[in-house]
Amino acid sequence: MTTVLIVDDQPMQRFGFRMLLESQDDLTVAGEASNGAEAVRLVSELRPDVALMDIRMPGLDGIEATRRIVAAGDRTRVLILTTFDLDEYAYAGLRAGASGFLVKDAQPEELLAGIRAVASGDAVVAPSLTRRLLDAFAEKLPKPGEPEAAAQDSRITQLTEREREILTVIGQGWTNSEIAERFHLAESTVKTHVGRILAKTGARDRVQAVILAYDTRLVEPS
Amino acid sequence: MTTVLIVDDQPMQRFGFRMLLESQDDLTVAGEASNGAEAVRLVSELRPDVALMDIRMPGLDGIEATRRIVAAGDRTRVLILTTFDLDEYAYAGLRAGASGFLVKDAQPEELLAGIRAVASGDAVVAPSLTRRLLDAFAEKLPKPGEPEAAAQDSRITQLTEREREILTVIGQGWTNSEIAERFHLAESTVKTHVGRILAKTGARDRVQAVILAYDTRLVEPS
DNA sequence: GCGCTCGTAGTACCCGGGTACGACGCGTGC
DNA sequence: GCACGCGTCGTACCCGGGTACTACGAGCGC
Repeated sequence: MTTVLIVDDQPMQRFGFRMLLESQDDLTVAGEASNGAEAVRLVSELRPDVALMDIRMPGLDGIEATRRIVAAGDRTRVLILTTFDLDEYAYAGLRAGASGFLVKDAQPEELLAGIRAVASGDAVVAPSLTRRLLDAFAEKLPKPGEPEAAAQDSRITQLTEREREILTVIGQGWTNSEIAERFHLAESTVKTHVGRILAKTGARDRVQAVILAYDTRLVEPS
Repeated sequence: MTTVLIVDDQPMQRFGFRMLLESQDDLTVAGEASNGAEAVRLVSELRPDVALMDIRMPGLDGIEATRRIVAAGDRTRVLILTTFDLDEYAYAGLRAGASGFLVKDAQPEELLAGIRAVASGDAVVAPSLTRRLLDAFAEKLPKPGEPEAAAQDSRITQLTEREREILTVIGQGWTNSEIAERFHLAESTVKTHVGRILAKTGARDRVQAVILAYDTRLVEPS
């Protein structure tokens, strides 16, 4: 049996949740809280499996309550609910350590599925927010970027401008064919450049060239 | 009407998907591909709304195919499917730019819902994977407080001790044979480790693994 | 005991990377 | 004029790296 604490400042909203949850055999409502402070207190007292947390509440809001609950190290998982899918709330909620983030206009089945998922240790995010998460991830991908300054290490300065440019993208993980394509060059030309870079810098292969690029700050860790 | 390209090397699997999709009024199968290369070709030719992409395929695998499809800038969204909910694949897939990631043993309704969500621009992730996604995402966010010690990036923490050890020396430019020699291992063993590291982290090759090692501060620029 | 992870090891195969050449056009400086 | 650096391109070749498999013992949890 999964126990749930309902946290919402609107009584009618709490009532709706309670009805929905109690209609399920495997879910039960451990209690209700109408603000963040009460939620924190009830979590430590009732130790529910899941806290269904509204964000907008008078006094201590849902984000801060989540932070405190998570910080307390309780086993209670927090599933945040909001009326709008504003991503700033999502970010804040995730930072606060929430296990999930759903919008209130979700289908009841989605909500129930979310509660069960969170209770079992999984996490859930509303589809409209998942997109943003993935985008944020994608930004971490090695992207074709423009060469930048820095590096007066002699191993670097002896390189020609073109060679430094190519070493920079090697340091960003580009393959020869990618370099060729994006620079509008033949792959053989790229190989020629790479070969000269290795010869001049003393790097054995492109892996060591990458290390050199980092060590000389030609590229910076992200 | 949402058009879907089915990509899977197993004919029976494709058949099953086709039956499921064709039973829906709003979905239609644009075509089928049995490997990654064919998938890339068919996407640019048929321009489906969604590509239902298996990961394990001979030749060009689903991850690389996804990477190319996304890189090509087609409007086609990629929904990755796998038999196991191995998160290493999830990472690689997400980093490749996929719009979703589901496990094959999901309920048909989940799969259909996933396809529709992806087609409409949202993203979906299997619940068992969402947890890790959130953890990883939370780590990327600017945290108030501690100066943030070294590598607790989830791409790193999911590695075993041995794998981190090997990634470290890869980040120092060692070749497989050097690693084998100095660690008293067979080169095949080293290759096995390297392969797992790449799969788990989503790095394409050892060059990107080196970059990852630097970015996560597993190794520091000298 | 059984399933699972982890570390180990092997074979076979393919491909990208690196090397070793040669070649050509374009500037710049002597 | 001519050498030289530089950027471009090509062919041919070899090898290290990566993939796709399979396999097995140790240790651990149920």
